[in-house]
Amino acid sequence: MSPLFLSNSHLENKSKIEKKNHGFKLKLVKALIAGNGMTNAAICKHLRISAPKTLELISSLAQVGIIEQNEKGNSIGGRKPVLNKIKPNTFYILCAEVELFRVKMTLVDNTNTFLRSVSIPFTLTQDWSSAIQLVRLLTEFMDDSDVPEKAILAIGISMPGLISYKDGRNHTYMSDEKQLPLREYISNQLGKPAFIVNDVKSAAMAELKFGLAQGRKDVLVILMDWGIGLGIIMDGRVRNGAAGFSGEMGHMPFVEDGILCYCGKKGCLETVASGVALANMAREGILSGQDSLLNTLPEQEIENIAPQIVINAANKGDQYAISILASIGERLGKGIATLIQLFNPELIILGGKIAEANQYITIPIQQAINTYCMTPLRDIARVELSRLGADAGAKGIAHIAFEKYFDMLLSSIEAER
Amino acid sequence: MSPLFLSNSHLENKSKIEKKNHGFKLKLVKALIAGNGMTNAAICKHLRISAPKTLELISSLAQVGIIEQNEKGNSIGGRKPVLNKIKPNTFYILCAEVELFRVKMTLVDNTNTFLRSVSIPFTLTQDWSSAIQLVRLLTEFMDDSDVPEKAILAIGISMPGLISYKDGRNHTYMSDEKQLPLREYISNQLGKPAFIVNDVKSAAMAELKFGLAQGRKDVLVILMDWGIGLGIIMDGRVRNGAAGFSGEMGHMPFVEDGILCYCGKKGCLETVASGVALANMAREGILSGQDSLLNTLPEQEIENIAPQIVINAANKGDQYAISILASIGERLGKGIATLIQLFNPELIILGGKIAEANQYITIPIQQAINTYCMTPLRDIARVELSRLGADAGAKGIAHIAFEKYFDMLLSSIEAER
DNA sequence: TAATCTTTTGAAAAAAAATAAGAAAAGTTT
DNA sequence: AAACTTTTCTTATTTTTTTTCAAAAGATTA
Repeated sequence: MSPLFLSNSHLENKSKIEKKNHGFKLKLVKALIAGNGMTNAAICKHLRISAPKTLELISSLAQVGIIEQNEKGNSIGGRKPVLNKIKPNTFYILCAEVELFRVKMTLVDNTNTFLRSVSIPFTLTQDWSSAIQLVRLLTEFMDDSDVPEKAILAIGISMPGLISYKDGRNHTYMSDEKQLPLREYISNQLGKPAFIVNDVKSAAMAELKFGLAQGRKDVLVILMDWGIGLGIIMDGRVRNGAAGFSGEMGHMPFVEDGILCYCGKKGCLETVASGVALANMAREGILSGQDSLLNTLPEQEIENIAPQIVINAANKGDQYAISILASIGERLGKGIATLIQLFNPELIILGGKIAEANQYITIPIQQAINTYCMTPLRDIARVELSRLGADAGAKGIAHIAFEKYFDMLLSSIEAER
Repeated sequence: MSPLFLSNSHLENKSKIEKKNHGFKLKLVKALIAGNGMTNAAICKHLRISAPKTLELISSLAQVGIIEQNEKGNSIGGRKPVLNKIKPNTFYILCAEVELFRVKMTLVDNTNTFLRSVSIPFTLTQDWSSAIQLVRLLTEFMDDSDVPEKAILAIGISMPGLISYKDGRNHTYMSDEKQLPLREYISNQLGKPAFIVNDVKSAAMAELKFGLAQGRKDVLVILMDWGIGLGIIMDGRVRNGAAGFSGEMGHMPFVEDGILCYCGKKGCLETVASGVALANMAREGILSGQDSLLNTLPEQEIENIAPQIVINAANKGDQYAISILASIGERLGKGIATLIQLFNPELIILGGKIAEANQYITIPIQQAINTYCMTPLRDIARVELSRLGADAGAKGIAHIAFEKYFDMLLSSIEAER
């Protein structure tokens, strides 16, 4: 029952004031979810509304039963203010993190608590087949969740690829011009609004909201796994570019006449600085008989060598592993130097599996930055390793989905008048 | 008299409502200057204010005598709305475009009309001496202008260099740590608020406001003269980065072990793709006896060869000139390809003197973009030559200065309450 | 421990602003 | 010329914001 009150449908022939009030309530709920609790005064400031009006809105939300006022906020030396929070388990987002070889689905509530989380093997294909598969998995997951279906407001999906901001088409994976846009397809099939975000952009949002980028304005988030991705935060927001394709750092031209990249171009940064490049270098080194711990690997593993293995070897002191990590780091650092020159960030956050190589990768990166950046720009830009754990993905997605869900409702109110 | 009413000083012990009203008036004047006239309805929408309130504000501004209502706006089939405009010659900005070897000073009024404009030889130095010189020129220019001094609201200055957004220090030119920040110094000396902007960012603002970027959200503005500069427009605004140093494209690492750049690093893009690089290539070509029209130049001009000369030769069909323009274009295009991958712009505007080489430079650029960009990104990004004339600089500066001036007043009201 | 500040809450009266509704104005279209 | 649009401009009504105060709840100080 309670989530229903969010819907705009009952506003059809209501007065402008009722619509405005409904808008305020939506904004308030949105802010309470995003801020995880706000004092009266904070709400006044945020909605640019007077105290009596704020109290009216809060009491009306309290009547619907979705607000609790158990806690007190911090004071600067006086009576402690009441903290208004949305009750736990009131609203949910179904989050799906789609990776190349698995899907992680999580049900997150409005207090960022995880209700249920599963990780399922899955193959992300370029054609439409994996879209159908994904819908099947999502439907099953939703059906198995013993949560009132109405309380699941929306579905948030993160995945790699060039995802069109406008219509939620992925131009790289699950791509089929003849089909409906992916977002619309998923939304139709599951009967809920769906939002699809690029995986790095959602990681950037997680950093901005829960991680090192909190309160910062100009931050770059770099994810290094098999490929390299970049999430751009400028002036305090994740920036998408004209179509939503911003941050394709992995495929910026880097090596003159380099190796052919899977994207069809030659010499992309990703061909020489990524998990794939690291694995290739390790494999070549082993085959050419380098003196290294890696040589003790069984033949099977040499074929399918993963970045993690090289990192482990480096941590055991293996010189060859350290040296190839260093050269990957130096190239990546040169790429990052380019970014610093262009974006003038105050902070660069490194995440992803390769980042776990820690100083074996950060020191060469920092060295390259020092070499290739102008001093005033370099002095401002700090490089740090992400401190977010495994649950950051779902949290980031949930945050984006809540935000987009309320923005959607709000803009439909705007459009009505 | 009239500009005085803008000042916040008389608000000291006024009620909240009077402050709010004053804020509305400031916002209204700002919008009227920026929009060069607005209808009643447009003001309502822009200030999120009701019609009666809007009329009240307008009539109060009309009483001060700074508003005129002579024109009518466009209608979509009914009574034409009244256009509210700030009267011409009510407010002025003193604009200075500081270049390496001259200063252009212009007095611009609130309707973007130029009152007076002079161009004076000048040498922009890295040390403080040219700051003193600039203040002298500005003072003279202001004294010679027969405009009520009070009506000159602020001084807007564009110049090359790394200009700190926070305190208006230029870290490249007129740079002296022991002095006050440049902005403060000029402001103190001339007794007016001063705003200092990087030249490319002001060009980007001009494109956004008066040029090809109008109504666009994600645009890159590239200025090619002796050096290369980049102005970044993302989500509809010029973005400055953390310190104001964004867009240092000319010094992104480009050539492995390249020539030493004046910035101290090796192989910057600017060393192989800029007016300086063009001139160097032309000079070397001549000295190595290339078959070219350029060989007919007098020895004196060969030493100080300017990009324009190469462009002229190309326009006469000179193959060598065309070929070096092409190689400059190809490198620049590769750099632009990197930008496209990162920013996902819908439009790239080329300006500056080298852009006058027209298709001799644009075709190689486009070719490089096609070679080095992923298809979905390339398909979105159009490349066009700037169509703004010589007066765009001052207009861009004036626009920024008006905006910053009113923002300054508005934020001081905010701070008071 | 008591007294004194601070800050927040909550309520109520006064002031201001927004909404709504309608008449008049000034065009366009038919 | 009539019908229709769209905007302006009033005015009455409703809503919201200010403003003021007293009370509450905690922090600080004596």
